[in-house]
Amino acid sequence: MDLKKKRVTIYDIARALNLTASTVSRSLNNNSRINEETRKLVIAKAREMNYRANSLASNLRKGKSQTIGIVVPRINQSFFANVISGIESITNERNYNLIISQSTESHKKEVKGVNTLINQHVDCIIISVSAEGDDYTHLQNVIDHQIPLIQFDRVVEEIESVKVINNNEQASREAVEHLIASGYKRIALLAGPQNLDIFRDRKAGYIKALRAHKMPVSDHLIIDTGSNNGHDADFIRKLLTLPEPPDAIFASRDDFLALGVLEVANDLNIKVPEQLGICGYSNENFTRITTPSLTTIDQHGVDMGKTIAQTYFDEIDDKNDGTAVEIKTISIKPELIARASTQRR
Amino acid sequence: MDLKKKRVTIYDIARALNLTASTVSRSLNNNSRINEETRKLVIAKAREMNYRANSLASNLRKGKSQTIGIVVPRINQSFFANVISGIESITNERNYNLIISQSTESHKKEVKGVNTLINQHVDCIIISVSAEGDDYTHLQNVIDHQIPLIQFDRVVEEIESVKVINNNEQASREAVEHLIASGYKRIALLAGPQNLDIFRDRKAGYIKALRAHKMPVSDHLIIDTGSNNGHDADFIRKLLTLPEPPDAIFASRDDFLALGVLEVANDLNIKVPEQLGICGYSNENFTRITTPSLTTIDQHGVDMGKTIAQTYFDEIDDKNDGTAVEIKTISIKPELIARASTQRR
DNA sequence: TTGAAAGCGCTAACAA
DNA sequence: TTGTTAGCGCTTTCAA
Repeated sequence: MDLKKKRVTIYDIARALNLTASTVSRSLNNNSRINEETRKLVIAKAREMNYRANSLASNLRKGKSQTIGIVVPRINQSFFANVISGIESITNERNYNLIISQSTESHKKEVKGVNTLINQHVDCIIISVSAEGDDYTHLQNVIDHQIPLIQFDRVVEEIESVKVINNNEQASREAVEHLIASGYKRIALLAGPQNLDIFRDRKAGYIKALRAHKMPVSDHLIIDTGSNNGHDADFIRKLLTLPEPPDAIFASRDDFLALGVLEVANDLNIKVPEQLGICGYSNENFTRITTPSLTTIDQHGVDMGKTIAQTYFDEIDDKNDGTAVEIKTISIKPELIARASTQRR
Repeated sequence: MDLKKKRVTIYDIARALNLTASTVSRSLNNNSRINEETRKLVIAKAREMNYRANSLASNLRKGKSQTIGIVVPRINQSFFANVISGIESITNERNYNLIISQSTESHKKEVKGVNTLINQHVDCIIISVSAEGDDYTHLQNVIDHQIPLIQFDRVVEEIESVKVINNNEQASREAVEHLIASGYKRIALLAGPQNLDIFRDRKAGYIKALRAHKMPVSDHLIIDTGSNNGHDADFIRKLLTLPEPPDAIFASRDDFLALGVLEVANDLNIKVPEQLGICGYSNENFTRITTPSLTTIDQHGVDMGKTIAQTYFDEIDDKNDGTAVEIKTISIKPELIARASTQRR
């Protein structure tokens, strides 16, 4: 039948009502310079004709896309998914769209993703960089194209942009101090990949906490775990069967590692929290319902996302006073969630 | 300084090289009707001038956006995040963009999201509907606008579109038969919200498995759990302290519920899997590392996403032979992951 | 309050 | 192989 039916445009509506496209456009966009009667007429007709605006055309004309681009290492990592979810909740209110791409930790894909977003004329680019790579000209490129750039979590220090980060060092320090306050004396650290700032910061917090309490920092209690390779159990077991094993483990990489520790402890008949305290990182959903429940740190991903989006909107709302874009760093305070796995009686 | 610097267009490049915009366009788009020398020249100049194509303009002109829209209930639910990740891995290869929105289970937001995508002239809309709502004119609207629609997981039967689903009934049946084969006799079902097809199907599979093995279906062993409200522990405890408690529990809603069962069982000193078998649903990451590890069902979210995207591309690749769009239903077979929590010796 | 007209940046027929 | 020209659908200035 009408397989070739073209989409209805404002010209079609104008023709049907004996008006011009400008009038239709004004009516549809709540322009003030329009007769209320006319507006009603147009809106009714538009609905009747099943009209759908063409944002491509209007964005082209207006020179902006009402779209924000996001690049993250992995969409399906709960922290990033939470951040995206937070961003979305704010952008949705403002009728902004989100274009999302993931680098899967590949620098090449990240560069490609960023370039696509520039081509799409997005109004802002939000990024958390991949673990791989040390060339950041693609980020500089964003700035050169006058597109607001917001980095979060994994940020590149030397690129001048708004940065929204967790205070990893402080959170880590608080976690270790909590362990100390619970009476643990030999606290081991399972540190994440040290090429990323966030994990270096967590390690620094651990060391600062120990130093502040005049406790020794023993190298053999600090394990560089690398990324999750599914064989965490091995070094955990080794650690727990040392002649002088730790009485607490801070799995600063993530909660999955903490759950692994809990498992090995169960296996070795080590009582948690009595003989061993365990603290994870990220407040994954499951930490709430393990036995014992796991102490962890909530990064407030959703809040972080909301903050990121809000920062962008504040900025464009401010632009009216001609203020220059402020290059600030916003720190979201992660929260220690103290649960049973560290509550020694 | 040059705060008002306009973006470089193909006209700027043309002017710099004493060519026309068409020639530049052809060079940049690997058109065959172009001199190889000219192409090199143009590409070099484009790089030098830091040219970025304007996809808005080219999409408007071409009448397609190289963009696929996705609407899911929640971006940060692992299954959906996985599906999106799978879709992204395919669309990325093809240089398609993804616009993602979440309904947060609100019908109103879902409708708005879909309409925005129509306005954006996306080439395809992929959706998993929210739990709320029973009016699907917005989906019909997509079809009316000749935009390919693909539904997945939570699909609306009466809307004619490609559907990609899990065979929940079969997976559920296999899980229960696995429990039966392991020697469990009184198998309880924790059923999810029954207003959604997927959970009804899982219940049906449970009943079919029992019937097929001539085992009684007892109403008091079937608990309608509703959505996760954080108070799962109560009815689990009630169930496990019945005069005649079940010797296996199929937490067909999700793995979090299964983990909850494991916790309560530990609490009551009920041995898993010896006295109680537990099976969850979704193969969340943590199920692998609990003690004992949890038997569950993998929905293959990433694969599902890949299949969805591939289906779309197959369709448009086929369009050349003028074949009509095929309204098919593709079933992704979920996989039973049998682990320690159901391995009775 | 409405209309006429130009143009956002690009592509693609058609012409040369 | 390159150029000319029109137009995708919309917004917006200027004029009426």
